[in-house]
Amino acid sequence: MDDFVTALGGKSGNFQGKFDYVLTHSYGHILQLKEPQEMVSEDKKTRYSSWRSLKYFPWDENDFSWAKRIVPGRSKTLKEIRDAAKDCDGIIIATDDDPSGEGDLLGWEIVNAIHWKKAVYRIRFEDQAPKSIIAAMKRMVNVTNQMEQGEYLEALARQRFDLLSMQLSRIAMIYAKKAGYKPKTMRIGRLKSAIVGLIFDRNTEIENYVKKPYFEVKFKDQNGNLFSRKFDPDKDQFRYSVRQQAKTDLADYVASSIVIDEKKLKQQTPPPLVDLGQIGILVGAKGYKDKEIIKTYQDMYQAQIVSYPRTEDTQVTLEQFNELLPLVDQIANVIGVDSKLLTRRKPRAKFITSQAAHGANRPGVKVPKSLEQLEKRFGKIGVEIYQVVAKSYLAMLAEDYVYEAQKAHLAKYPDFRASIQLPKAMNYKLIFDDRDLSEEDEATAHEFKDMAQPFVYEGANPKPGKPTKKFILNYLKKHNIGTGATRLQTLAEISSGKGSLAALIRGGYVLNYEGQVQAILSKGSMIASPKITKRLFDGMDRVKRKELDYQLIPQSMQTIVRHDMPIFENNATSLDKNATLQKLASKHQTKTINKKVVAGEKVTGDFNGEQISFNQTWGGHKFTKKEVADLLAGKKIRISYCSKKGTDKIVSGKLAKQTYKGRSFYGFKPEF
DNA sequence: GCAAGGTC
Repeated sequence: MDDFVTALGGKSGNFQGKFDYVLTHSYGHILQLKEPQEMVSEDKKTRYSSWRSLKYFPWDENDFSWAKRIVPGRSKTLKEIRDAAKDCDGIIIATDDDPSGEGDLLGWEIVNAIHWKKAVYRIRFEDQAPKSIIAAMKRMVNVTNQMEQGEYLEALARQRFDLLSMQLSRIAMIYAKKAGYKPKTMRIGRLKSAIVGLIFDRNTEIENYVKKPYFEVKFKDQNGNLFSRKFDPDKDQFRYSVRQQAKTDLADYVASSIVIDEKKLKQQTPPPLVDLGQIGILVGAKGYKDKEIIKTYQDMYQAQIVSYPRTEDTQVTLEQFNELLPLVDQIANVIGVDSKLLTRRKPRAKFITSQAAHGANRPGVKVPKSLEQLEKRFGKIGVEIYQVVAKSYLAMLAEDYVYEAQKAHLAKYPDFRASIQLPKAMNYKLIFDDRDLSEEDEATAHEFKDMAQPFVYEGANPKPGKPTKKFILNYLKKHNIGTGATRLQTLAEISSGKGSLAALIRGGYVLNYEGQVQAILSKGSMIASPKITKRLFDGMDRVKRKELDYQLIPQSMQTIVRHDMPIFENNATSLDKNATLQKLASKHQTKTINKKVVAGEKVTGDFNGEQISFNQTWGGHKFTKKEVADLLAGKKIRISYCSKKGTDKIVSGKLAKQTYKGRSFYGFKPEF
């Protein structure tokens, strides 16, 4: 709103002699759809609250009133808008120009919630520069009839489509239970299922990987540069599965001199500015959790230390570029980058766009005094975030990375070739090294030597890589699922807290019991396919252009559900056959049993002069009255219990004060 | 119990 105050000349006033205005703001969604069972008539409540019977699916979208409720904590904002609009003749919904129509949706949600009956107008600004805001004001259109406004309808269609996808979680739960599995919950949706499916596929590939070593003659110079022949499995026969065969081959080769064929100087421009997903990758690599990163970035944005987090832009406008230009030396100084490297201070086409609402993630207009000051306010994680964002931005102002590409072959055996890249001038790479963002490792390069020696090289079919954060975010980016921010957000949601489906273990995501069950059930379904988002977006685009009735999009969820139900049903027969799930299932069962024990009956009594209570059951064994008395007396007792592996065992132990997750309690302490 | 979208 501050940008509007600046552009229009005050919080209220007159716009170019045309009309009086008063400014007020909103943020995010002020309203959200009610729960399914709250949006249907009384007689249908059973159907739409059920998690039990398949007969209730697919849902009929015509049964829904699509009523909304205020998001907890947002009623104050709604009241402020209602009060500000009281004496006005019209409301102008003003947001950036987002192709998904989300701004129209959240604007209309408010307008409808305050029962506004007068005119509604719409403006979309390209960026927050005063002249862009004025230009947007001049393009104002009357949109009073909301059901005629394509952008509103496409977003409404998306919202209803996504809500209806909820039913697939219930369907999956029913099939899981039928097959004898008891996940706490299922979380199936086009975003979460795409991620879960990707993790599942990668980990399955890793489990099924069988290393197949191969052996062939290669050459190596003293710098370790490898010379090898191009291998075509259909034609060539120099690659063997047995070392001895390659050794026999080796006898035919002697050392050879190296002939350099080509030396070419090449350049590489700095990489595009980082998005929030990439910030998540780089800061996450230092050991910080996605949720912390998102939260801290948001806090830093509000303090104007960094720009808007949830941007879809990968470039900046000329205005945004010029706004930061006078600050770059100061920024460089704070993060310890040599200002002398920042020699490209004129905008370069690669990084500049004529249209960007918020502009790519970059440092904000408030430059912190020092990293120490930044750490005081936002912690070490804030320092890491700022460094990544600032370095990515400053790299853009540095010269291209220059390297020499060399190609060579062996004088005696011209089929053996090698190519290397020799760095000549690091330039932007001295500020920001983008290697950390790519999947492949770049080998360090050394000059070719004069001679190369033959040897038996051992290779193998490549092992699939773990599903890392980098891998998942890059995949989602490639399929255009979510923005940098929502991708990171969803990944964070999937891997932590209540309802989590996976955990990040040693750099790779591993599905938990719930995640594994839902991945198996939804394998090959439409909802889990990354294509579903593409299809949804295409449909939304047609709604916006008035080529498609918006109601057909929510309706299409019926087709998806009809298509996916038999797939879930068939997949349920694979649950018992999945070895990983079987392992997780036995752990899950033990956990559930242990939980019940913890929540079980307590006994109380005097222990060392203190009135205490402790669990009467341990490891499935319920202490007898005598055992309880002995324990309270501090005596050692022997009991038979059920181990975590499910076998019966004997253990002795005493009553003792213990701690669990930082909380002390009294209970039976076994002596293993 | 279930989605995905948004965040002065």
